[in-house]
Amino acid sequence: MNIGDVAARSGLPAKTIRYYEDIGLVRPQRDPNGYRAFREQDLHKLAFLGRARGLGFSIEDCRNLLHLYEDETRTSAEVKDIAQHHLDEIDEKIANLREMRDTLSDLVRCCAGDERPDCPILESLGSAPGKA
Amino acid sequence: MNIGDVAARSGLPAKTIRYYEDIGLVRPQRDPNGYRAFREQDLHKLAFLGRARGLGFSIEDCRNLLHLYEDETRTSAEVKDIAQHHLDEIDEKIANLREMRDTLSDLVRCCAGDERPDCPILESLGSAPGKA
DNA sequence: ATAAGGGTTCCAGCAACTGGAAGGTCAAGA
DNA sequence: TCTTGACCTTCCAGTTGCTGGAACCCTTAT
Repeated sequence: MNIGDVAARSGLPAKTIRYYEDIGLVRPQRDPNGYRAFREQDLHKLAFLGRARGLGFSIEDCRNLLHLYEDETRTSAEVKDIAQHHLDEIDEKIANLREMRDTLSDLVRCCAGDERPDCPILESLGSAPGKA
Repeated sequence: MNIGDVAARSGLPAKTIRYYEDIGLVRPQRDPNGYRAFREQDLHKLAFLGRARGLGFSIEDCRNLLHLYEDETRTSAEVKDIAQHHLDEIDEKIANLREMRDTLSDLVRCCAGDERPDCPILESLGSAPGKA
């Protein structure tokens, strides 16, 4: 399989696949003409990576998860640990975003959005964090 | 005011303030010795930027908001537009993260997290996206 | 005189790609 | 046979918003 096929079948852009090879996540063989030659297992790995990235795991997490995936002697505790950690981070991000959104939507709601210059959004940004 | 004072009073790291000057968000004067000399209005601008960044606005949004802040002929509609746009993006991010979290927390919940190798998390990453 | 604690510049690096340039390879059509 | 087009290759630069570090200057106190 050439990179184009793998891209189509994995859903990952060819650029990304090359990048993943660059950082050592996959090691496709090479045809005599220099083209990358992917086997089914490479494709499988890439699909794994695509799904892990889709869940927001960092590349380093992905690398570790992949190692565990291929390590018969892994323990599910190791995997769960990574996942739980990531889950906590996601929760934190959500909490942050929610706070931003709450503040921001208040401001947006209070702003007339007309042709006049008065604007509670700018007023809020312009002065001390008076909560509202 | 030297940069250290402004950092303390604005809550922004000195590095960040230099960076903001670099990209043209503030233009402090200079003392004869080369030190940046901030006036109250520079501090005010930086505090504005800090708050806008704290609400997640991009640097470019911040730049535009700052222009509007200083433009007496602005309309609140322009401001609201930027803010609403940003709000939409935040909502989208939250939705994405929530979906990740839901999937991930299901997987984490199903994983024994013990010394055995069987792991629903890896199984899920390893095969087609069978929803659960 | 010197040491501490400011300040300055510039360069590199982070994450995770993405875009583009310059060029090699291959299969098919005129 | 030549050429066209769609592939593929590498390498370099840019993205976002800083952050760390090196190497150096300025000021004040001891």
